[in-house]
Amino acid sequence: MTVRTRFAPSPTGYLHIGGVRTALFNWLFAKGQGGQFILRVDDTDQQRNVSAALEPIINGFRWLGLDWDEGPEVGGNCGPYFQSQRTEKYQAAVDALLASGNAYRDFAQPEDLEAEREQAQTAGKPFTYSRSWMAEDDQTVARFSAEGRQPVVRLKMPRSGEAVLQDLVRGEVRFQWKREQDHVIQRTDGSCLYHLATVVDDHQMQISHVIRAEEHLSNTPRQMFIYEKLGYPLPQFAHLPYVAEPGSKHKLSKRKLEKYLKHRDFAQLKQHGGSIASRLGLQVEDEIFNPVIVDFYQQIGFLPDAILNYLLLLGWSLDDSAEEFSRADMLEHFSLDRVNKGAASFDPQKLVAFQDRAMQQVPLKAKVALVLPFLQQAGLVRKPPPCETSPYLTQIIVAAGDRIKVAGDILDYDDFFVSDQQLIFDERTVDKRLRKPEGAVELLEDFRARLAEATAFEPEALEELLKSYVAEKEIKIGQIIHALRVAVTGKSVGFGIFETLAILGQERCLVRIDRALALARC
RNA sequence: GGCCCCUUCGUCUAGCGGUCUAGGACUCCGGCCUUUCACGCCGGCAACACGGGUUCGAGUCCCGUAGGGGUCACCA
Repeated sequence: MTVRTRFAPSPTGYLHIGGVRTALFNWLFAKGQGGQFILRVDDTDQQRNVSAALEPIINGFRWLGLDWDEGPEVGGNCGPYFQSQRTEKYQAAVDALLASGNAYRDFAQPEDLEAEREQAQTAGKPFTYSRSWMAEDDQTVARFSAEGRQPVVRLKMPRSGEAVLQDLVRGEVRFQWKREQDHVIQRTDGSCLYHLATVVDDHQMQISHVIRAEEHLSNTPRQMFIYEKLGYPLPQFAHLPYVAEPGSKHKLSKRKLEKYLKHRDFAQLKQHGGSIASRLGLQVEDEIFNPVIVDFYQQIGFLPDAILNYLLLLGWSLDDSAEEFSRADMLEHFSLDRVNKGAASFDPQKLVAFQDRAMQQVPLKAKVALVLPFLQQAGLVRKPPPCETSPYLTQIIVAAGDRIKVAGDILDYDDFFVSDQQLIFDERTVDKRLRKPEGAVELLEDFRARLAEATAFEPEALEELLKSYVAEKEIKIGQIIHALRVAVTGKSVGFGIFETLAILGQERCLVRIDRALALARC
């Protein structure tokens, strides 16, 4: 039997990081065994614009490289892959359930049920529907209809015995049928509900393993009932622990951003992203642009593999030490039996650590390519780039070393891309390094003359030049180097100063130093 | 509240009866390197929720307790 798994997002307008983890495990499980991964859109309850709300989700999957064998945009033999287009299939299932007596029309109004619930509560008993408005024959249907009531269709669930689930993550889980309710499977308006739809779809799409979040665990008995009564073979189930909030065990939710921002690490990541976004000129809504949503990472230049690697280890491990997994590694080693049972908190810092490490391993050429679109979006490099851009950028990336953690960090070094006249000097740094220190301006001016005479403008030659100057003047290197940095970059921090000078070149350095000197003097 | 699930350093985790004075990773704290900032290197702090069993022996098995979480819709 071929393994087929699925991820079934509802079109909400964004891809949640917890959803990605679930999708990743599904993808790995299927692809690791030569099976298929299916994407299906659960839009049984959507009035909104599905395609607009689906776009960010599809985009996220593509960006992360979680390719699907069947689903939106790629089609497949078990379509359509939108629940909203499968209504007649659900209707057929409802009819079958009705015909076999495993479901019934129910004419209870919401008030009726509410009254029963209240009654049960005051009596201190668990609620079980009385089935007072159950109609299993035409006469009863006619009678209730005459009262002006509208029916829903409910499952006629067993009221004794138990359901036994063999879960691939949890092991055996037992449920008492008497605790289950007669769930609605079809609304008054004829539309069907998730539980019915998901069973019908999973069966018709030949899903062999239903791997989903733990929140579905207690829903499973009713679905098992539907499988059984429809004569469908039961798939394997695996209920994953959910991804929890940073610093707590609550399920991670997109709606509690405010709360997460009180978490230092979360707030820090968000802020880092925000500063990149603003330099990119992005109009960011908090709702979408935050570390719970995948778009955030894409927009500031995270590496998809770093995110996947982090998520892989959130609830799964190979052994006592393996941390780094390439895609091939993941596909080779992933297994459900090493999935943990407890919820795992989302830790922004650890995600960042994976990103840092992954970024360090990106080859030079690839890193240049990674960073270029960010410079273009920020308006610092033309589209298409002039031909001198590539070698220039390459020099910068080399000089940057490990300083660029996410692609968008290149914008911290905009000083290499603005004209000498547009360079903005950080006032505080100018104060600290030029205006305040005794003789700093004179020293810089003096050294400027040496730079003007320099014949070789390479890092090594420049280092030699500066060191001999320092020796000659009997000063400490720090007395000149910081002044020099702020003069040519406008900033207090940056790459090694000799690389910086060499990249900018003699002419630009001199112009910038002159500007800095003028600024320091006024 | 009923039902279900979960419980090892702050966080992610290893551990499937003795090798555990509990290992790794991230964070944090020292120190080194150093022209800044990163990087790198060295070192350190830090956990088996509690109580009963079972056993020669329990982080590891069983039962309770406590705590945490999920779910109880004409949502998905």
